[in-house]
Amino acid sequence: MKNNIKVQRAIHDMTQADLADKIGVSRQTINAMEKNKYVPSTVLSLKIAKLFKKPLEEIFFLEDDD
Amino acid sequence: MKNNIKVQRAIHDMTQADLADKIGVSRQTINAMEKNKYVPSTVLSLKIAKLFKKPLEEIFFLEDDD
DNA sequence: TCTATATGTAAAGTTTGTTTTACTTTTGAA
DNA sequence: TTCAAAAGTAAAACAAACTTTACATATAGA
Repeated sequence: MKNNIKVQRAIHDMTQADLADKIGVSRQTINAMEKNKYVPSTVLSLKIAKLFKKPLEEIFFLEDDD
Repeated sequence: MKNNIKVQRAIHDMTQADLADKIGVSRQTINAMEKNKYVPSTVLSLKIAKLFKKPLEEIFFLEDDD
């Protein structure tokens, strides 16, 4: 799975720490997500999609090996 | 978080085991998701939404305590 | 009623998400 | 060039997802 959280942050001019605060996780969690270190929970991705006012599928994308 | 996987299964006339096979998890994982025993990963929920041809937000819903 | 299929549940174990702390590197503005 | 903020990274610890095995219950059709 991939995501474009970094782009969404840029659009909304938010730092990793800003985003982490808004959705209630640590900054490292945001950083790791952006670096594709792991797959977030559905609650987390729903919160991020809601915050950025985008359908979840426009931020998170399945890949062939998923 | 809640979900309506059971309804989607009914629409598509699939058993928990059918769904589990299609998305590559155990039947108990599907059962536990339907019973809200835990929050699935975003890969799982994306696969389910894709299978049922619905936007993820029409199958999985944030709740106030999320 | 008997049987097969579907669902619910539980415990133990493995894997993976997430936090915390802490340090390094990058970037940009003064 | 210097300083502060932002981003990258890593290790240890903990929490939660997910699997496997196994058994119980429900349901519907023969």
